[in-house]
Amino acid sequence: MPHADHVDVSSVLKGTPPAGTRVTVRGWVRTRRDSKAGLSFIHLHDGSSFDPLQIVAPNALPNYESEIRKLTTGCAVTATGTLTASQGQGQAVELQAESVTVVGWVDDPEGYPIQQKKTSFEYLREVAHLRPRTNTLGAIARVRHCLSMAIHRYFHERGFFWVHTPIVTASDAEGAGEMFRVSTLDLANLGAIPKTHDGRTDFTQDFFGKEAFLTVSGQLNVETYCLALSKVYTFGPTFRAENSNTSRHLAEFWMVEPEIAFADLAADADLAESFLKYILSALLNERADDMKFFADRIDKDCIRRVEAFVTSPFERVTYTDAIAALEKSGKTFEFPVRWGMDMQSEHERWLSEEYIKAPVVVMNYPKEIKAFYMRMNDDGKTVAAMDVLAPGIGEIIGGSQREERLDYLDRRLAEMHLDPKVYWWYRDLRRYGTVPHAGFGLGLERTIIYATGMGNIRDVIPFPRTPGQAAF
RNA sequence: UCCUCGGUAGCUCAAUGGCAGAGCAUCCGGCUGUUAACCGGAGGGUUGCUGGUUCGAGUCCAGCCCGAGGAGCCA
Repeated sequence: MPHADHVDVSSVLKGTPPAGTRVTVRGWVRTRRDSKAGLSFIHLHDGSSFDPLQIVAPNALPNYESEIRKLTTGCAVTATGTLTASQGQGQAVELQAESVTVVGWVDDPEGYPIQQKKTSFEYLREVAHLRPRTNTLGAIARVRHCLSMAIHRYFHERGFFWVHTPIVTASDAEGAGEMFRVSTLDLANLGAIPKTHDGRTDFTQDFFGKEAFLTVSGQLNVETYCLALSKVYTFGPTFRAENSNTSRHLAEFWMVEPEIAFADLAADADLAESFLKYILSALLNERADDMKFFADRIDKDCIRRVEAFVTSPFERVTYTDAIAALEKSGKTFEFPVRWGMDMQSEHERWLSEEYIKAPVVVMNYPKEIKAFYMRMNDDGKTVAAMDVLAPGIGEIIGGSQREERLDYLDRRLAEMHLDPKVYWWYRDLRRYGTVPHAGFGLGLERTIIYATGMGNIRDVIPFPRTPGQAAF
């Protein structure tokens, strides 16, 4: 009889190796049901797929009464036996066990946090070390991996280079939000912190000889490689020290930021559309099992929504036209609509959900509400910025064509009271072989929320960091 | 940070200011090629913390801690 050692549950469920093969599987018990016919049914998960493998353990096994009948949710076991077509409903294949070995017991079955019945996501956050054993968090982990790999694959196949931009940054420059300070000065011993003659903290004596922070964006750094390698992206963790307490914000989250040279805003929008459709198509293709679960238990519309997203062309509208449409909508908004305002979520939602009814790219925002590095349009009032708004979630991507003209950039720095000396290397890019270039940022966690219908961003990252919370 | 709601058994939740309850889980028994199995029984509580009002507080009051939803900020 053929014997394949240590087969993943996912392979078995896909029919590899075929029925009749003798295999060993390894994993954790999800449920155990005993039958008077002299059998126990064990649903075994190893995380490789959404569905478990059913192990049929006959009472002839030597450890049947002493161990198998005592298995509870969470026990780790290995089982060896022959794959057979299932006699029962609910699964095509099952393992007829000739041996079941307990690798690790649950020593406190009643107190084991992961139970078969519903538990709240709030509770599961308190046991983040065990929650990947649940259906939902396991599915999220696989979805997260699938999207991450699709991101790399999309760029790699198109000749983009992955640039490892730094996590620690001393350019207090990105302007994307409050930053976490990085320091080796001894905060626990305030008297030992070096001071300058006027009584301020002397950061020249800190580790980097200057103030340093956790990055809020790799964009400025990745632009330097863009102007050498043409097509680049950065993908990694970013940090915001904002005191945001919402279901859509994390202090530590993952962001993808491509940057393309010889490109304008239209090319940037094209890239964003092609990119989003690629990674979400990959999700539908590769994680159909998990997506079916999300549609069944979390958000019945999620598959339809993602399918519509990847097939419908993105609408494009200028900020000015969007404001005009909002003004003519006849709707009363909590925040009144006027040209020059930063759009509120209620406005973005109306645009994508009621007016366009599709993903929409809003372009050319007033310069007053956008960052210094965004390229000035010829009207002198707007900049070449774009946001991709998705029905049901709002802003999913923010991007822009960057200002490649040094005189324009310096004027913007002055307007925003920023010190050009701090940006010396960023300005150099405009002095030495400058070219039009553009890029955008996509939040990985928000993409997962959008695709799965999960209600809280803290449940789509393994170990969420939020104000007051950095357990695990 | 602001507004609103919440914190009771391992989990999900009840309980008019008057005996601390149910379902699931756990344990025991029954039944069954079972599928969130089913049926019967048992054990399981410092009601988030500190103070106050009251004959009496899970319930009312104050402060604090924690969580959720919404807002702002944004990805």
